[in-house]
Amino acid sequence: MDIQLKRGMLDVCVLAAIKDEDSYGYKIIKDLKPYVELSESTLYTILKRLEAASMLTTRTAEHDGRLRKYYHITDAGHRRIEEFKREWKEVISIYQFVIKGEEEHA
Amino acid sequence: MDIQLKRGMLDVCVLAAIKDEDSYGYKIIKDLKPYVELSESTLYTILKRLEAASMLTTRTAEHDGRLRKYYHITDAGHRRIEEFKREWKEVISIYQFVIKGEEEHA
DNA sequence: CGTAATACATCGTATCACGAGGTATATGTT
DNA sequence: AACATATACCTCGTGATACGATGTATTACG
Repeated sequence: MDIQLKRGMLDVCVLAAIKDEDSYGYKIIKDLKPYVELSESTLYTILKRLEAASMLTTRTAEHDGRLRKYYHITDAGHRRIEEFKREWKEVISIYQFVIKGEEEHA
Repeated sequence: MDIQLKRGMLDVCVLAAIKDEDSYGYKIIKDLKPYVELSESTLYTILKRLEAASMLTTRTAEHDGRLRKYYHITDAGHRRIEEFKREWKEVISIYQFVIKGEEEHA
């Protein structure tokens, strides 16, 4: 899938991945895999960005002798998802414009 | 609207704007305005990129004493739009993931 | 004993949208 | 005549950002 098309959805995808339950890097990647493929370097960049924007908080906990960094969504994070849903209406209208007059001879 | 969310749609929007009829920079911006706002610097960057990718060809013609540069979509350009339509299915599945479990308490 | 899986992180690069700035003509407006 | 606005083109620098490459360390499997 085109990289550019994913942009703008990735941040919200990560937020959605921790929406119902705190999660950690490795698990987020696996959970998102069926929908979007993203590399570790991309994920950690995004997580840092979201933390800086106060959309999530972090907590480190031990699991099987290894340290795991858990990410917890904030109210601002939830609001970001809501905002995305509002913006989606515009996205759809752009899509409609692009495919306008295409269906007939498809 | 979020800049990132527009990315990946802009190229295809410009192609869609010249899909049925050759057009020129100034007109493309005005035609797209109801759907996406994009600056001249952005448009000309995109047009250059699309020309380099052989998705459109150019032709300069005089109109009212002023020169206009007309853009004409190629077969590759049409195929790009078709590809976008296929990719859209993935976009929708990502969207579904993000809003999953949100409708109930909305 | 090596390889994969788990789990974290950083750095450099390439792509790209956009604001700021520049050029030039035609059409109002005062 | 002077000035503003609309039309029409273009370039350069900057900031945002996705990702490959790379590095560290532990656990599990064969």
